[in-house]
Amino acid sequence: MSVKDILEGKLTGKEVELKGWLVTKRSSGGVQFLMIRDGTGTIQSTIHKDEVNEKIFQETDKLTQESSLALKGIVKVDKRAPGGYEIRVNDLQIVQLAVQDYPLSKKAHGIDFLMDWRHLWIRSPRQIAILKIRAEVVKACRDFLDEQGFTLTDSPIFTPSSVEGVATLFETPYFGDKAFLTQSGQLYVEATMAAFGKVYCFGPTFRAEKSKTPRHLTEFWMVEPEMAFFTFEDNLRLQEEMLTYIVKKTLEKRSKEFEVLKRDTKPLKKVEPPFDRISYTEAIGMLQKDGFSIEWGEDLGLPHEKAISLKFEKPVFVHRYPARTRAFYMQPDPEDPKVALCADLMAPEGYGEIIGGSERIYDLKLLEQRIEEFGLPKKAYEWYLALRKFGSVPHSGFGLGIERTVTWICKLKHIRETIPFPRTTTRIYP
RNA sequence: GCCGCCGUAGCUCAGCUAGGUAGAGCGGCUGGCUGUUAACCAGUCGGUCAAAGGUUCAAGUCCUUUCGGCGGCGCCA
Repeated sequence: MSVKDILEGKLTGKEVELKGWLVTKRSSGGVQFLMIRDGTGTIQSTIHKDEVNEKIFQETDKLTQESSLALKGIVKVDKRAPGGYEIRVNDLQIVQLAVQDYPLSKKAHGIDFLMDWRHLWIRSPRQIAILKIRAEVVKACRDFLDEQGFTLTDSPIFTPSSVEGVATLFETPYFGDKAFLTQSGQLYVEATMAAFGKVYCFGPTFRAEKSKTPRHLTEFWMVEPEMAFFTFEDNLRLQEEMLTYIVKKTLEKRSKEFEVLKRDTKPLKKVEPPFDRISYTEAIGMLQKDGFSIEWGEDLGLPHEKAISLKFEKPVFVHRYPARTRAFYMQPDPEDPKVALCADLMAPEGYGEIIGGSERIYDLKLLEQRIEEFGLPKKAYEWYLALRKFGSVPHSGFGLGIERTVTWICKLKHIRETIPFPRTTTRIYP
C-alpha cells in the first residue's frame, strides 16, 4: 500500500496501513492534519478527537516534524485535502519520535545551511523531484543504449596516469605508488569496443580543477558510449537520438516532478532530430558579429556557449574545433586538417555544453605523432597504442554529463542540486 | 587564482549610511481552537553581533588582518 496508489484512486473507501514520515502537522484543536510522506508521494491524514482513543490523539499531538510512524485508516475523497484524497486515521503507532529541533523549517533557508544539512534536505519536495528526474535520465541513458545493442563495460576509477595529460587529477596513494582518480573512461571503452562493437561506460569522474561555477562539480557522472566503425556523422546522429529519447522518457514519466519544479516543458517538447549544426568557424563569425572580441583559435567560454545556445530552439552542435585546442586522440578533418572531427552539443535556453564527442584517430602513425606533439609520455600510452596495432578500425564516441543534462532539463540555476551529495571545490561534507 | 558582495537568535533577515540599552518574523516550548493548507491566536525561552587586533569616553556599526560562504570571471569537455 502506497501513497501513490491512494492518490491514483485505487484504494478509495478501503482500509489501508501506511508507513512513512511526518512532513508537517497542523491542528485545529479537535482535528489534527498530518502530511505523510512514504517515498511514493505525500498525503494528508486526519485524526479526529472523537474517532480515536484519547491516548492516540494525545500522542499524535506530540508528534514532531519528520517523526516516522505507521497508521491505519480509511481512504476518503476530500476536496479540502491537497491531492484530493486523505486518510481518516483510526490507529497510529510512532516508530520514532523525531528529536524536537528538526533543522529545516518550512520557511526559506540559505544555500550554505541547506548544503550543511544536505542529508536531510533531500527529503524536501523540490529535491525529491530533481533526484527523481535524475534517476529517470540515468535509466533512459541505459535503456536507450541497451536497446541499441550496446554492452555496458565500466572503466576503472583508479588510473595510472592522466587520460588526456592536461587536466588536474586527484592523486591518491596506491600501495607505495601513486594512482589518480579517472577524469574520463574513454580510453578504456576504446579497448572494450574492440571486443563488443558498441559499448559504454557509466560512472563517476573526477576533476581537481578549482572551477567555482554553477556548472562544475569535482565529482560527476558521465555516460561514455564508444562505437566501432561509426563515422563522425553516425556519432552525431546517435547523440541526437539518445538525447531525444532521454527528454521524451523524462517528460512522459516525470510530469508531476516538472510541476513541482514549475518547469515550463514547452521548450523540452521541441527536442527532436535533426539538431542544428554550426561549425566552430561559423560560430566565431557569429560571435564576432554580435560584438564578442574572440579570434579563430580561441576556445569558447560560457558567455560564448550561452550566446550560441540562445540562438537555437533545439540543442545545437558546434563542430570542427581547431585541432590544437582539442584532445590528442581526435581525428583531423581530412578536408581541413587544422580542425578536428569533434562536436560539442549545447543545450538550449542558455545552458552550454552537455556532450562532447569526436571521431578518434585509428591510424597508429598519426596517433604516435599526436602523442609526441602534445608532449605526452609515450610509455603511459603503450596499451592504448596497441589498440591501433591489432585490428584498428575507424570509431567514434562521446561523453554525456549527467548532472549538466539534469540541470538543463530541470532548468536549474546551479548543478549542485542534481546529485544527492555534491562535491565542489568548497564542499565535501556531508 | 582574480574581482565583487556577505557573515547579527536554531533559520531568514533588519540595525551599519550618520558610533550611544540587541530587534522582527519563522522554528522550539506552554496554552487555546473539531477542516487545517508555509493554519491561526495568546504567552514564553533564545545572542561570544565569524575571529583577532586597532581608533574612540563609548564599536554590531569606523579601520586592518585572518577565516568561512555566496555571485561572477578564469581554469576546465
